[in-house]
Amino acid sequence: MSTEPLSRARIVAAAIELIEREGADAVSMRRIAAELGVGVMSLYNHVPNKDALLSGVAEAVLSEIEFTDDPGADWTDRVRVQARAFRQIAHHYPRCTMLVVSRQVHSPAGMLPVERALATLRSAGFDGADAVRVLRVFIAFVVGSLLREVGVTPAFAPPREDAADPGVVDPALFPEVHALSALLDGCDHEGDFEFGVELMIRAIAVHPARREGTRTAADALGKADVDT
Amino acid sequence: MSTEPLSRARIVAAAIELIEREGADAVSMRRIAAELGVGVMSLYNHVPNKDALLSGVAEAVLSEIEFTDDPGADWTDRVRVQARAFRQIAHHYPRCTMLVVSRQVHSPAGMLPVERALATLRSAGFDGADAVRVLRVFIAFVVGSLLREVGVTPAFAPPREDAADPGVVDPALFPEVHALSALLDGCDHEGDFEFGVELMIRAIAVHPARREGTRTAADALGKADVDT
DNA sequence: ATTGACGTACGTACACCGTACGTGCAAGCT
DNA sequence: AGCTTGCACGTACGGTGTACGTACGTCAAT
Repeated sequence: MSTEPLSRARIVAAAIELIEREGADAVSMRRIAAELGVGVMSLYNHVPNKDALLSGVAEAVLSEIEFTDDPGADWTDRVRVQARAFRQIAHHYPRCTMLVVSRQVHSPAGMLPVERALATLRSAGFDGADAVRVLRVFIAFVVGSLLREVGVTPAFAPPREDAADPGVVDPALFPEVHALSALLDGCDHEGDFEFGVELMIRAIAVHPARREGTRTAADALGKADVDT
Repeated sequence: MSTEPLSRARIVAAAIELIEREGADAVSMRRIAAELGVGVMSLYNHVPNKDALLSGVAEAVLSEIEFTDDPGADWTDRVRVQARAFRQIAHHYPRCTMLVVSRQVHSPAGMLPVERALATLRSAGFDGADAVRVLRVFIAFVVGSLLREVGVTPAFAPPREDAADPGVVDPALFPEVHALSALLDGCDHEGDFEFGVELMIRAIAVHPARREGTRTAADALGKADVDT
């Protein structure tokens, strides 16, 4: 068949495809080798070990983010675009997403998003230190959201009627949970994410450390309101 | 030695201790059995399988959150307290935290925090639907923060002078990252978390869907400012 | 043209994993 | 007494990551 010379890229690609097809638990060196029609140990000529392979997967997925950053656009729109770009790859590689967020990435692939985000926050009026902190909060939100979104979706198939709902909550002990159980069970991930992004944008907009603002006295309010 | 009758609780406790001592990768049924001075298969009399054991670990850790919710306090303080309660257990069981956040918990242990949080958000002036959405955003932030905090701390020991910093970033390609590299490398987790909590609180405070506000015209501002 | 070094593919082997299955023992009930 | 039940345990099977040795290209220097 394909006498293609077997490269790290091919191995990583096979791993990604395997993960998306059968889940992260299905990944094993033997499985990937079989997928490529190749001996197990041949993989080790291109990849030092399994962990490095998975890092390669994370990096490859991350590097597929499409950043069409327009420095001239309103900073709120830039934030929206960048947040959605992250979510888009999570949708394209749902089973790989957990892998990406579980391992911190120290590579150029993970750096470009950071660069773009920092530039956006600077344009929103933050100085360096605050831009970094705001960025970290935003990343935390995005990562947490995606993790929930993919974590709740391990098996697309069943309507999930397992031992969760039968234990209908005791209204006396958990009145709020009981009253809102319909909302808590439902999952409009798209809507939840957009809601969160708008909330974060608003939080950034009213942050007291911003220099030039929406000039709606938001920063003045923030200053007066927030001081401990 | 201890002729203690071996129970699910003892097994879970041993697993937690093992994880904290040697990391999550060290957990194996054989290892835990050895730790307890017991045959491997004896464990299966109390735990159906390894995955259930890990769920037990997650639930046990989660149930140790200390919630001293004061319904009379200012809602902002209640939010602060609850957020810190989460972070506190993450500090007490750093290596278990990844496990807790990676698996969605459907158990009473995970429900009490939700109940408290919803009550707090209701007291902050949100109706049911918005309370749920705001809560999800907040949880996403907390989970993302803790994940970063523990993910960046797999091995406490080395000062981490691996292949990350030597590849000093190209100032031309990544000007912002280069300029702020000192800030990006440092990690004041405590400060970052508190910064994020305050940012989230401010975001909640100015949210247009709140009924009664801090009466600082924050909601009025929010309404005027945010409408697309 | 011969030799040697080198990189790649591969098979074998080892230690470890989760767990299905069968066996024996001790306690409690009839 | 007999019987049942439940727990501790050993063995065994199929799977895992990967260290190590081997065989076979290709290319450089002789």
